[in-house]
Amino acid sequence: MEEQNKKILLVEDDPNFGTVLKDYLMMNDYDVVHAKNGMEGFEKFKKDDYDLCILDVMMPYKDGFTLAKEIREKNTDVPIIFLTAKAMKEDVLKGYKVGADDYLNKPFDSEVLLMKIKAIMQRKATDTVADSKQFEFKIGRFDLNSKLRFLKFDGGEPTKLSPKENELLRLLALHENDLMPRELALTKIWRDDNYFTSRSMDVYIAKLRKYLKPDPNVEILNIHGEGFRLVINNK
Amino acid sequence: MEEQNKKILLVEDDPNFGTVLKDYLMMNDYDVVHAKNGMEGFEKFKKDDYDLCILDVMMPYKDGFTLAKEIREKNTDVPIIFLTAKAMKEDVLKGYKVGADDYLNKPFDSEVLLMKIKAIMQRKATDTVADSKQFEFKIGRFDLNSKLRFLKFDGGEPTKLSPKENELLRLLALHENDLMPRELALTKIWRDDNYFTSRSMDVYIAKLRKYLKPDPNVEILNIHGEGFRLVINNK
DNA sequence: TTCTTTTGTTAACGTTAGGTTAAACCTAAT
DNA sequence: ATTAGGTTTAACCTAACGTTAACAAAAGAA
Repeated sequence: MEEQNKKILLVEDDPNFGTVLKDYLMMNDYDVVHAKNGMEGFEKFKKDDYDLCILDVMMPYKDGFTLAKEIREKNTDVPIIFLTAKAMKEDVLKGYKVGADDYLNKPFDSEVLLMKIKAIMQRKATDTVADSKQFEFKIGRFDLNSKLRFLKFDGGEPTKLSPKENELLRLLALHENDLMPRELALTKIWRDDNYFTSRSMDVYIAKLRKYLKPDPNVEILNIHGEGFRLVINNK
Repeated sequence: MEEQNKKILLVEDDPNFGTVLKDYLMMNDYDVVHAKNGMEGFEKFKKDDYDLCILDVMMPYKDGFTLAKEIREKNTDVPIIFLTAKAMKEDVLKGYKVGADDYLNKPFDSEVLLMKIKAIMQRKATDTVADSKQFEFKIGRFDLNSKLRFLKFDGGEPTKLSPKENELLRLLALHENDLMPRELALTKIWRDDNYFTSRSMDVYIAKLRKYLKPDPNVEILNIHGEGFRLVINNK
C-alpha cells in the first residue's frame, strides 16, 4: 500500500551526471531531490527530512565537506555518502572526520552505489522508534490503540481495526467533540478527494458507528456538507 | 573508569601483511586476534566476542565470504570489513549481500582503514546499546536463550532453534506485546525486503507458532500489513 | 411540496496479505 | 558421493481490506 519511499538528497553540480544519477535512483524507488550546488543543497536540507545525503565533494561556492559539516550541525544522524573524482587520501580522511558513512570514487558502478545505500539504510533501520506520537485514545468506555490497531470496550476483548478504520477513528478522536472535516480525512487517509473516495469514507463511518454502538454515550454525528463529529456525552 | 579496548578479529592469510596490520592496529589501542585462515578465524570467532571483524577475501580453505556467512549465522550484528586485492564489482556486491559494513582494496592506506574502523564503531555505539546484551527471555512458560539458540518449556528438554528461528523469536521477544514491524525483521535478519524474503519470514512465523503451541497464553498475532505481535497473557 | 444532493447502510466483488505444508535447493560435514 | 540441517520457493487456501454498486433515508434548495 502506501509504503513511504526513502528520501535522498543528492547534491551534484554536474547537471548531466546529476540528472542521470537522480533518474537511476528514482527508478529504484527512492524519492530524490537534486540540488545543483552546496548552497542549494543546504537550503533543501533545512526544508525537509531526508533518509540519506549523497554529496559531491568538488563543487563551486560550497564544497561537499563544508556542506556536510553544516548538515551535521543540524542533524547528527543522517547518513552521508561522498562522491569524489579523485581518490585522494586526504579527502577520504577528511570525509570520515566529518562523519561520512561511505565513500565512492567517480566513476563508480551504479549497482555498487545501490548496495551501499541499501546497506546503510539497513543499519539505520533500528531507529524506527522516533515517533512516540499519540497512539492511545480514550473514547467513552472505549480504548483505541491506533498503533496496534485495536479498540477495546470496557477493557474486554479487543476488536481489530483495519488500517482505514483505524486512521479514520483516530482522526475523529483527535478532533473529539469538534468538527472533523470530510476533506481532511479524504486528503490525509485516502489521499484523494472525489466522489468515490467520499463514498468509501461513508462506508467506513458506518462501520465505525457499528463498533461504537455498545456505548450509547458515544456517537458520530454528521454535519451536512461539512464532515463528522465524534461526540462523547459524559454526564 | 576502565575503558575496555575494542576487540578486533583479523583474518588474513598473508603472514607478513597480517602481522604488520595487527601491530599497527594494536598500536592504535585495539585488541587484535589474528587468525591465519578462514577455519581458524571461525574457531576464534566462536570462542570470544568481537567488536569488529576484518576479513581477507582471498584465502585458502575458506574464503572471506563463506566465513562471513558463518559469522552472520552466529551473530547478525558484528560489523565486518572485507579486504580484497582486486576491485571486482561482483565481489563488492557479494560482500554487501553478506552484510558487509565496508570494503577496502589492497593496497590501502592504513590511516584510511583506521578512519573506517572508527566510523563503524561509532555507528554501532549508538544503535547497539539497547539490544546487544539481551540474550535471555522469558516467554510465558518458555525460556529462550538466543545465545545458545534453544527454547525450553517449563524447564524441560530444550528445543534447538535454527539461526533464523532464533533471531526472529528474539526480535519478537524484544518487542513483547508490541508491534514488531515486518520491515524490521526483514532488514535485520534477511537483509533484504522483497516478496520472497517476506514469504520466507511467514514460513518462520508458522514454525515459531508451532513451537509456542504448548503454552496457550503465548501467541503471535498478525497486524495486517504492519507486522507481528508476540502477546503473553498473564492472568 | 418536489427535486436534488448528501448521507446511511448492506452486500458483492476483486485484490492482496498471510497461514501452512511440502518440495526444492543449497552447502557444510561425513 | 551422500547426508543432514537450514533456508527458500512453490502451491494452495483462507482471511482481511478496500472499493463500488445499489437502494434507502435525510437534508437542503427551489
